[in-house]
Amino acid sequence: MTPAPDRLSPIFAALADPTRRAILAMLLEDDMAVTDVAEPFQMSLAAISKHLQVLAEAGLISREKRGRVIWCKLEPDALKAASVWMQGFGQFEPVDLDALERFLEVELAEGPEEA
Amino acid sequence: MTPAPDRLSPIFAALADPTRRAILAMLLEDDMAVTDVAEPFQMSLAAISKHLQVLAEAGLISREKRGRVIWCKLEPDALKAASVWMQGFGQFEPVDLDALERFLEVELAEGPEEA
DNA sequence: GGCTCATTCAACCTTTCGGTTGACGATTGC
DNA sequence: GCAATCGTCAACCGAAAGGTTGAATGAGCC
Repeated sequence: MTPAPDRLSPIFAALADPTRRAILAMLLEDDMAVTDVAEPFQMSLAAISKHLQVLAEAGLISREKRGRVIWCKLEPDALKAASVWMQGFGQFEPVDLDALERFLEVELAEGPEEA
Repeated sequence: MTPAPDRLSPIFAALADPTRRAILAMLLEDDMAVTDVAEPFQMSLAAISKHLQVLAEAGLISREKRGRVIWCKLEPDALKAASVWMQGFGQFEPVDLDALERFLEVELAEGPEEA
């Protein structure tokens, strides 16, 4: 039996890297060109390009070429699948926005300027 | 700048493996001994032991030795942290329990008896 | 004490991951 | 046309993941 392609694993794997989570947080603000995504990080453009590839294959972002610039855009629906899966474990309060803010702050503080 | 230990990455990394997600789903039903956790899978006991190690280091489960048996227990609070992080991307409807059930079914169907 | 069962440890292997560098194809601007 | 810019590709590297097997540890049973 063709065992139902595993869409969840690539999503979680993509989220497992702090650089990629930082990229997602940046894209939350606005669509960005690849070069601009790479700018805050200390690694090479090629490395960022690979990270974007991973995110795109997980369905977390999409990339659209306009002229010679490729624009990256957040695709939140993929995260929805993972989020729904996780809701099964423990009956959390639906959404705790204060906690979210704290986590995002920590992520953004440690993300771009620190490996 | 002490770069704030990254608690999120190990959690997502742990969730990125379908075997480990299947284990979590099993533990959702009840606490289990290591041997019993391993039973439905086709891999060696040592491999399962390593998976449990990964889950424990991510904080997703705890292990308690009683007699010569080690009991594994789900620790949903770790998932809460990750869940909260994810809520920031896209304003999903709080919780879609029907969708959750569908996902869990797919996971359980493809998980234990298929690599 | 000695056997058995539950679990981990240790060593090993292969594949994937995350990064580098340098060359390359497109696209734009002068 | 030519040069600079945007982004990816290809080859390479070291480290980590995910699995195996076999030996070791520890608790319980008789």
